[in-house]
Amino acid sequence: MIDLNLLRDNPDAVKASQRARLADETLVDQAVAADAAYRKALAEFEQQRAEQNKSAKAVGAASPEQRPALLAEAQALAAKVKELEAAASAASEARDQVLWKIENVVLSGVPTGGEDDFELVKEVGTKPTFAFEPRDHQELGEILDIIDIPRGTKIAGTRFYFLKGWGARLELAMMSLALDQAAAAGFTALITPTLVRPEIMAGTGFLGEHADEIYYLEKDDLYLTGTSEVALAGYHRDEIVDLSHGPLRYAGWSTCYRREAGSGGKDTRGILRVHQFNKLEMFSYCLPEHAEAEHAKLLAWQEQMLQACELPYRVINTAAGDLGSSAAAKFDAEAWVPSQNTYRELTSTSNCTTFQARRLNMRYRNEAGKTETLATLNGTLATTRWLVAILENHQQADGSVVIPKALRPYLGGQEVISPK
RNA sequence: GGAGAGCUGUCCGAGCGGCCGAUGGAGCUGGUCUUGAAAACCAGUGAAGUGAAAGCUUCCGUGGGUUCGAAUCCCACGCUCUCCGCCA
Repeated sequence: MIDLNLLRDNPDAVKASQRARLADETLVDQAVAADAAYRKALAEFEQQRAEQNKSAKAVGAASPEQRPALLAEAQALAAKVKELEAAASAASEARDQVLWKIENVVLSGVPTGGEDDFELVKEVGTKPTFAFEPRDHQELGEILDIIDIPRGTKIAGTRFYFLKGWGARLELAMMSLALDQAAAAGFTALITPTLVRPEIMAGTGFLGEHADEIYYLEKDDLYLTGTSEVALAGYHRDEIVDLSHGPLRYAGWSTCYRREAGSGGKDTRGILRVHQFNKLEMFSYCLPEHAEAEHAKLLAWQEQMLQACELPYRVINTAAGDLGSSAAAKFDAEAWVPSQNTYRELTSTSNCTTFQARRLNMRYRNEAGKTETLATLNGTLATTRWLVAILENHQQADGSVVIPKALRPYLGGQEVISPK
């Protein structure tokens, strides 16, 4: 949810943001009007309620003789207040409905436009050159017997797979490396629930834009999360947290579930786009004024991890139209995928400023002791998809794959995965 | 799945339908005392909305209801604990 004060004081700024996102600009005027209507209704209700409270007190204090007359008056007031209360709550709901549709106000520096209007921030590393025709990760997975897709689909359908042998160990090694790196940077490790209640899913904003993407267990009224961000954002819901010793940083590991509705036919080969994968996600709670600096740090940690895996990558500054509704700015790191001769997203880091925290009612106490809404940020540190880039970039002519040095300690010193 | 007990502020804990945003204690903050500390004593110490402000309104797990008036009575749900059952 956007800042109400900003909406009241500077609706034009909100409009400009909606425009940059290619989103509905008229929502802003609707919200301003709904807000004014709500405040009017609230004032009327509260004024009458004050009357009623006085009247009810008078009834209590009245002598038996006075009581009947006062009671009649109080009853009339009660009926009126009930109406006004209903009106005020309807106005509040109407306001919220519009308000919740308005997306986070984009930061300056975010490129305007859609998916293709990103700004290239940097390219890092050297793309590998092969003296042979490079194989794609699915083929490598088969040759090395580390990714078993036929059996995955046999037991669960398309977009499911087994990681096997060194493949399974490679993923765990990568997660361990990422977790160690995160811990060294001051993150607290969390293994999170992957089933959450509706209000958490809604609060984190995923029921809106991603509703079709989400698995839902009707019998239990629970949602399977597509990222541990949901649990990490919900972790401090309704809390006033202490940020006086710096940001709260969590590294959440979880399995992620995505229906991938609407992406039929896209990325059908291999494990680039699957229904179930694992992810280590960084999540920060910090002061609003530190959010942009924290965002840069998250990106730096992601780059550190990409470099540890010896992957060539580029960083892009996502355009406003391609931002999630909670994000005010987003950087993606994309690794080079030789078989596709292009970069593919491996990480994403979003600065949600106070937008997400306002929805989830998460605050901190400032130096004066007043509560204020905090800022939240998130960023990927490792996912199953990274295996695609690791396998393809480090492959050799015979189909073997050289394991990045940083991962070897987690694999008993193994240096190469070779075909059987 | 069944039976029972409970849910009140940072924590513990009291609370008769009106005098309860809420007694008491701990903690925390400030002060007195002290060379300093501890102890003792004194004072302060929830949040949200609205309003220029005074103020007003709301919040006792959540949502409904009864009532002129609900922390208190009724209903539903959530959660915690105990016992029984079941269990990859």
